[in-house]
Amino acid sequence: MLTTSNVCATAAEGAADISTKSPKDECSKQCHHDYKISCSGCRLSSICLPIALQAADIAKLDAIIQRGRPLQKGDYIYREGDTFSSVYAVRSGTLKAFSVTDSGEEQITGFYLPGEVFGLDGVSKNKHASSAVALETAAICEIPFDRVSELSARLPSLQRHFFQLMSQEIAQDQKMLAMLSKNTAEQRVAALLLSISARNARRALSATAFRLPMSRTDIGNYLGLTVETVSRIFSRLQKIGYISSDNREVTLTNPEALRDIANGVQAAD
Amino acid sequence: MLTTSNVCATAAEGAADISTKSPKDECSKQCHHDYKISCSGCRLSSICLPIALQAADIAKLDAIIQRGRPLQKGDYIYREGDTFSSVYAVRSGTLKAFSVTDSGEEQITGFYLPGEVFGLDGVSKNKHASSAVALETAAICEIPFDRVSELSARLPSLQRHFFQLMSQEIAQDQKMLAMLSKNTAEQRVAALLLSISARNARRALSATAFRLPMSRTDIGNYLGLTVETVSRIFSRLQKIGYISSDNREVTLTNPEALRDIANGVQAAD
DNA sequence: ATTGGAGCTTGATTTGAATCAACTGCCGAT
DNA sequence: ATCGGCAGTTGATTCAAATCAAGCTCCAAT
Repeated sequence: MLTTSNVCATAAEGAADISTKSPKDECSKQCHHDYKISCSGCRLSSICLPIALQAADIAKLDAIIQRGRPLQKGDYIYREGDTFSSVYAVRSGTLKAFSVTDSGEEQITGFYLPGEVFGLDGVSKNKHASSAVALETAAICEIPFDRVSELSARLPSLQRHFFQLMSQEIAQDQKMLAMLSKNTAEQRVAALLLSISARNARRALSATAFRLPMSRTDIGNYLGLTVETVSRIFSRLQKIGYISSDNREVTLTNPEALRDIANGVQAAD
Repeated sequence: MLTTSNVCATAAEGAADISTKSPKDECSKQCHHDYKISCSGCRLSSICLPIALQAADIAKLDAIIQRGRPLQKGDYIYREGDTFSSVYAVRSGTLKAFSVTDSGEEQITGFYLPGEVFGLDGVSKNKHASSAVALETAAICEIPFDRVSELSARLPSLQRHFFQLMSQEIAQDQKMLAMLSKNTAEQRVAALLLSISARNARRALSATAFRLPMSRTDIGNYLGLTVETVSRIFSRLQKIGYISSDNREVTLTNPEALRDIANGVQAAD
């Protein structure tokens, strides 16, 4: 469970930004002065840190992690081919990772939400295999990989955690492979909506009403579909009453049915 | 470069099994009595071990690795959901890993050739996320993960190697994602042929003539295509003279052109 | 020797999503 | 205030691959 011991986090969560319907830049307005908050005070630590880590060990990790200033929409964290030196954790906002195929098209390989770790694909060749950009105002923690490697050798639970993070990414990508190779456009869109819903829930945000951080184009690219198809499916899902969507604001009015669609139990009309 | 210091390996490579056109069960007939060969004597070590490891350290790793008896075609190494305890390296033969989708269909997530390591997707949940079966007679090395984790803490280059193996798998899966989402059936098949070719070359086998270890059905499943489509593409590539194929025996008669197809520079007819 | 089946191929037809095209709303720059 | 353009929607048409169907070949079991 998540204990919101941090004042700033609680404020951002509760009062939020009244100008938008769903929480967007968590901890931005009220506390961007506070972006250097430590791991032990971060309410996302339960997602991005190993649970087993002792307070003293967290302090060691804390000393390694670099917290940068907030990123603007469109800012690159790294580019494909850049020398790899760090992995990153999302503190607020959303990022996308993508690579450019031989034929020059962009292929999005993942969206990263607060608490999630990205950049792990760069370890193998010591070069980033993809680029990462902020989809909106965002803040990240930079984790120099050499330093965590060192520290990992002394902290088994940290080593384990990084093995797990990587393995998780593998398992996730393989699920995605199955989706791209077997599922219809409708199943893919439904699955993405549910994935974002679940990841929001993990951060104690609404699982049924949220603002999509990415464009239809990005969704299509990620799911191997064209914008038009994505748009049509949003319309269709709305028409049959499974979702209600106004641009990027989405409400899952019938998550169960959506789940059925994602699993191929049912098709929309 | 690869130094064939091992008598057995050299024999298997040179004389081979005269009953088949291309090398199949490397090191099987002549030396299956020898399947307990150590890492230091294994000619695949340059692929599956970190180069930087000292002789003394290799011995330590050697002591951990368990070498089982040869597997028969169809034998499972582990099943989806099994408790995870080890990762595996392929010694000879080929394996496929696959998971079953929510709708009950099999999705192949990878083929593993000699020297390659598989089973890494099980680390995150401590359960295997996929099943692994032998596609032909095969031998594998079992690497108990807890033990290498421990050893990794003391041998930085070993830790690094495992981080790299995992990262490599991530990068690979992401390339596959891009392929499934952007490439035509023709490009996918061409890419698979080239991938197998390259992996053969790495083991000092022919890059242009080889026996495919998997069925057309498996190829289709892996590439997100039907058998019929795969078959048609093999026929087409043969007709235009880029490959010559007799069932699973394949010769890449024009690898350059195949590369062009895979990269979308050219299409077959 | 015959049967049966798995693996593969080829052809005809269908179909889901891509492509092409047109239009709207909206925001930011001039 | 107007223009330009990006993001999104909707409709008409096309197309690549799936599906359906019918063969074949090879091997293993009877």
